Amino acid sequence: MAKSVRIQTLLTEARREQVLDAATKVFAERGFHKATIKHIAREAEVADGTIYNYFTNKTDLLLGLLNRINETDQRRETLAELREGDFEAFFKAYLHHRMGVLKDNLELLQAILPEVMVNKSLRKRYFDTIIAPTYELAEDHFRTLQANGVIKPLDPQMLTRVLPSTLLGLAVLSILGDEAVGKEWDRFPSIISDLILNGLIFNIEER
Amino acid sequence: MAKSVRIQTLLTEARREQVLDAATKVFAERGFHKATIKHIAREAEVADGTIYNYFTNKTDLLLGLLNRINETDQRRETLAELREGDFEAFFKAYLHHRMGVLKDNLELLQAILPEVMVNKSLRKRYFDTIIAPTYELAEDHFRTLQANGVIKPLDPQMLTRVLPSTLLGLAVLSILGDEAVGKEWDRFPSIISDLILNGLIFNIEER
Amino acid sequence: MAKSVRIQTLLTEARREQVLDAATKVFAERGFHKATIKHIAREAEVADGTIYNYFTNKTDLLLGLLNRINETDQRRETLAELREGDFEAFFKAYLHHRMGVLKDNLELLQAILPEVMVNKSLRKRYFDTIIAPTYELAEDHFRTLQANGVIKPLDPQMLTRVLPSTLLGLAVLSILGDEAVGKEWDRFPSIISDLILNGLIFNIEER
Amino acid sequence: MAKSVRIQTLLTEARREQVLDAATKVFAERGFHKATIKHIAREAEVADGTIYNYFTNKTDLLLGLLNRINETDQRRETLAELREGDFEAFFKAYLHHRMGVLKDNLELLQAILPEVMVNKSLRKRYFDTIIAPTYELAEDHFRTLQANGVIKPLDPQMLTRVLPSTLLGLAVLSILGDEAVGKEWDRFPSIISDLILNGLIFNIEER
DNA sequence: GATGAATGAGAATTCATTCAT
DNA sequence: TATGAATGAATTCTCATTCAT
Repeated sequence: MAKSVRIQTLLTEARREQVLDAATKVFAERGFHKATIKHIAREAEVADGTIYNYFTNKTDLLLGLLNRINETDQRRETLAELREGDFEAFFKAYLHHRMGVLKDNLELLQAILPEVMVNKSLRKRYFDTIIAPTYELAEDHFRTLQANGVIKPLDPQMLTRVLPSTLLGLAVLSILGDEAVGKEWDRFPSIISDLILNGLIFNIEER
Repeated sequence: MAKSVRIQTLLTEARREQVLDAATKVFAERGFHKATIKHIAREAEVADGTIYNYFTNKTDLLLGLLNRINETDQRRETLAELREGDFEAFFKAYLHHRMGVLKDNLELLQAILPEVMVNKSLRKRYFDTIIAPTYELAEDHFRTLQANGVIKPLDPQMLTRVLPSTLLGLAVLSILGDEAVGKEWDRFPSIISDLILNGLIFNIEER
Repeated sequence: MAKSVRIQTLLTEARREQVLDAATKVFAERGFHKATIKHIAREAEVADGTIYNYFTNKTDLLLGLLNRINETDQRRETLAELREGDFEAFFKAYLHHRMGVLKDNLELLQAILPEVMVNKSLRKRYFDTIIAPTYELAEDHFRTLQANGVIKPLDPQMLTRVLPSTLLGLAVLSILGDEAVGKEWDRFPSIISDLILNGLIFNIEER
Repeated sequence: MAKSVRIQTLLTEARREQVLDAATKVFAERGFHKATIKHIAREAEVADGTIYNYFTNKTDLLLGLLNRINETDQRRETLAELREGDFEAFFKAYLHHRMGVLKDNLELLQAILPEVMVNKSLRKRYFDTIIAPTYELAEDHFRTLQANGVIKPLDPQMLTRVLPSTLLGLAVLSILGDEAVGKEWDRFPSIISDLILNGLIFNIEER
C-alpha cells in the first residue's frame, strides 16, 4: 500500500511536470494570453479538464513555472564552492555558469518574463523570491572584496545591479531575435569578464 | 480654407497623440492583453469607436507606440555632435544621454516590450527597425576606435551587444520593480563608464 | 424666385436619384446588410451625413428603391394599348415587354428582393403595392378571355400566379448566377408563350 | 466502449441537428443578418458558445443549411422510378413530387435563398451543387423525349430553365406572402402540367 | 445644405472553467 | 482521476446615426 502510494505520487508529479513542460513551450511560443488551455492540453497530451486537477487556474500554471526558475536557481547556489581561489578566475567561472543557466532557461524566461513585467503581483513575487535574494549575497561579497582591496570601491549596491543587468539584457536581446547573441552566447562570459575587470581602454603599462 | 484644413490636421494629429498617450499608460499598467479598448478610451476620454477612426485595430495601436520609440530614437541621433573630443568624456556623455532617453521612455518600454517579446512579427519589426540600426553605427565606431588604438581589440560585434544589454537589463530590472535602480538611475552612467572603461580591479599603477 | 425654387427642387431631386442609384448598385453587390452608408455615400460621391438629408434612415433608402419599382411598373401600364387584337400576338408581346422591364430592373430586384423576402413589413408593402394590384387586372382579363372562349377554363386565380412565377423564377435564377438564363433572356418570351399557349406535347392535328 | 462511442456520436449529431433546426427557423424569420447567435442559441436551448462547438462561425451554419437542401434533393432522386410509363402521368407525378419537396423546405428556402442571392461565394456554391446538377439530367431527358417524338422540339436548355423557374417563382411568391399560393399549393401541379402539356388555348378538335 | 468625426449600442467570437459521465 | 462538451462572461470591432462646424 505504502508503495503504491509512492508510485501514485510519482505519477502525479510526472504528470505535473509534463503539463509544466507543455506550458513552458506554449507560453514561450505564443505568450501567456494567446496560449489557451487547449493548446497546452494538446501539447501535454491530456484533456483540458485534466490540467485543472494539477493547477487551480491558468495563472497558477505560471506560478508553477516561476517556481521552476526558483528551483533552478537554488541548484546554482551550490556554486558557492567556486568562490575559493583567484578572483579573476572565479569571476569568469561564475559568469560562465550563470550564462549557462540562463541559456538553458531561455525558453522558460521567454514564457515568464513578458507576463511578469506586466502583472503587478507576479512582479513582486518574482522580484522578492528570485531577484532580491541574489542581491544580498552579491552585495556582501562585493563589500568583502573591497575591504580586502581586491576591487575598486564602487557602490556595491549599484555594482550588484549592473552585472545581472548585462546578462538579463543579453537574454532579452536573444529573445527579441538577435541571432548573433544566441550564436555567440558562450563567448560572452570571457569578453564580459575582460571588460568588467580590466576595462575597455588600455592601462598605462599595456600601452 | 487652407487654414481650416491645417487646423483639422492638427486636431486629428492631437487626437491621435491623445489616444497613444492613453494606450501607453494603460498598456504599461495592465499589459497589452488585459488592457481593453474600453480602458484606453476612458483614459483618452473618447468613445470606444473613436479609437478605430485613428487605428485600424488594437495591434495597430501597438505599432503606433513602436513608431513613437522610433521617433524618439531619431531625435537622439543629433547626439552625433557629442562625438567630438575625448573618448572617455564622450562615452560618459553618451551613456548619460542614452539612459536619459531610456528613463523618459520607461513607461513606453513597459507597454511595448512584453508584447514584443511574445509576438513574432512585432519582434522582427522591433528588431529590424529599432535595434539593428544602432548596431551598425556602433560597430563602425568601435572599429575606428580600435584602429586608432583608443580601445582594446575586443570583438566589435560583441561589444556592440554588451553595452546596450546593460542598459536594457537595467530598464527591465526597473520595470520588474527594483526600486533601487529607479532611484539611482542617474548615477549609473558614471559608474558604468568607470567600470567599462577602466575595469573593476586596480591597474598596476593604481595600486 | 419661383424659378430658383424650381431649380432647387430639381437639384434636390437629382441628388436623391444619385443616392438611390448608388444604393441600388451597392445593395445589389453586397446585400442590404453588408452595404454600409459609407459605401453608398462613396459611390454617390457625397458625405455620409448628406444621405440623411434625403432619407431618414437606411431602411428608408430601401423604401425609395421599392417606390422606384412601383414607378417603373406604372409606366408599363401604358401597355394596355397592346391589348387590342389577336390574343396570341398580345400574349407574346406582353411577355416580351414584361421580361424587358424585368431585365432592366434586375439589379434593382437583386437589391430589394432578398431583403423583402426576409423583412415582414417590407414584404407586406411589396406584396400590397406591387404584386397584388397586378393580380386583379390579370384575373379580370382571364375571366373575360374565358367567357369569350379564347382560353381554357382553368382557375383564373391560379393562372394569375403561374405566369408571373415563371418570370420571377427566371429572374431569381439569373441572379443566382445562371448565365444561360441571362444570355438567352430575349428568347424566353417566345418559348414561354409557345409553351403556355399550345403546350409541350403535340396536338392531334399537328401530328 | 464501442457502444458509448456510438452514443456520443449520436448525441453530437442530434445536437448539430437541433442547432440547424433552430437556425432554419430563426434565419427564416429574421433573415441571416438580423438573426443573432443569441437568437439561435435560445431557440436551440443551448448556450451561445455551444454553437461554436459545432459550427466554426455564423456562415458555417448557413452552409450546414445548404447541405441539408442537398441531402433532401438526393433523397428525391429515388423518384427516377416514376419515369416508367406514360409521359403525361410521369410529368404530373413529378411536378407533384417536386412541389411537395419544395413545400416541406419552404422555411429552409426562406432561410437560405435571400442570403444566397446576395453572397457571391454562396451563390456559386448553391448554383454548382444544387441547381446545375438538375439541369443536366433534365436536358438529357428532354432530348430523349424529343427524339422519341413525345414532346415538341423546343430548345431543351431553355425548357430546362422554364419549368424549375415556375416552381421557384411560386415558392418566392409564397415567401413574399401570397397566401393564395400557399393555400392552393397542392392544386398547382395538375394545373401546371395541364398548362405546360396542352396549352392555354383550345386545340382545334377541342373547340 | 454638406461634411465627416464622434458616438455607443450591438454582434460575433473566444476561452477559462465547470461538471456529468 | 480523466475526459471534453457546455457554459456565458468578456472583448474586439462595426456601423447607423448625430451634430458641431
